[in-house]
Amino acid sequence: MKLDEAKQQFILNWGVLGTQWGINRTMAQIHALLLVSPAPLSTDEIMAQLQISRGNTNMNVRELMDWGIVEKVLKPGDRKEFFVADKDIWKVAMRIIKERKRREVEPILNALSQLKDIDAEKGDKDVKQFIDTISQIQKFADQASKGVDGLVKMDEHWFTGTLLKIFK
Amino acid sequence: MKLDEAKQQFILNWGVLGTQWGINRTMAQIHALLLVSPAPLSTDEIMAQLQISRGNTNMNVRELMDWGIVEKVLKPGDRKEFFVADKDIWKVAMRIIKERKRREVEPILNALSQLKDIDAEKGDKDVKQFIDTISQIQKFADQASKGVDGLVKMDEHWFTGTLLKIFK
DNA sequence: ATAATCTTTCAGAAAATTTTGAAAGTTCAG
DNA sequence: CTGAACTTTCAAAATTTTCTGAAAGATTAT
Repeated sequence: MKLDEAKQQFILNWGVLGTQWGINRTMAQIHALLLVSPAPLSTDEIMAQLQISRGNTNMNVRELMDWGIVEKVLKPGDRKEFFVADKDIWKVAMRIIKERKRREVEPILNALSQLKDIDAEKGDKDVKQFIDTISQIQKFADQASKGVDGLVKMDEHWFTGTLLKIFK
Repeated sequence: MKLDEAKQQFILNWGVLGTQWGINRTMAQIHALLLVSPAPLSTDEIMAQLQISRGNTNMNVRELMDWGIVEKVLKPGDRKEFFVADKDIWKVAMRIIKERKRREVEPILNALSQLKDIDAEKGDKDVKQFIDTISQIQKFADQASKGVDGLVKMDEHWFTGTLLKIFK
């Protein structure tokens, strides 16, 4: 298989995975393209490679920068802007997890915590069960959150070398 | 706040969260409805509560059963089918994680492993960097996967009580 | 200042996803 | 067997999301 062919396949696959997880396909594809591009790419290069419009490119590159996994690079003597992706996958993954938690999970959890303040008029049992379900979700989210924060602190060696042995 | 109002809010929030994570809004809402319903619900009850069609209800309930987080319940002497959600959030979360891994992540990883077999024609450096990126992704996926398998084995107490202390 | 080059915005168009509802299918009591 | 009660399917419609491209906005060289 040729390198360019493999890159193309990688980009397509990354796009599919992104879509399934609620990420814009183009955003995922641009990220993939930058991940496998040794040198920073300009907007026009991204447009050409992925066959997408300037507007689409611009918006999704900005989004990737907002997420903190792509950076703008300026070359001296060139008016164009270039973009480069962080190649450290562990760092990228942690960043994505943290961002999704902050943007998508936390607002929901805040909303949930409002819901436990219920008039006890209705049958005790129903209210109790509802509050219990919400509480379980909060508890799980809290544990997962702490787990993730823990992960961020671990380095790769720690993770594979130690944690996995603890739990057999 | 009234109980029914709180349930409604919960359902809406769950739908939003689902959407953001690539889950059909209705599927998430049905799941939420069943989570906060003490007794099993019939198709008609779900349709009425969420104001959705029979077809939509049927398809999404089936999907939830495929995921293993909702079960069909038959009441003796009743032709209707009823549905109930597993209320153990930890179990549900583990199930969802395992299913998404199996359905969405693993196929991509399989595809990725095909991509490392590249003609070394092109400049060594480019090929090397590409293979390195793919390898990093595989490695991360592998670690995460093992981490999740580990999680599934932990019970809640273990998780909060021990793991979090290990990592301060 | 102004022209050239590049970036950003966003309304409308296109594409993808979701939903409906009616017809077909199934099951079971009588 | 027949029909009532319920479930399933899926083509077409509705909705949501994404994308385009041209105009407006920046920025810099001359």
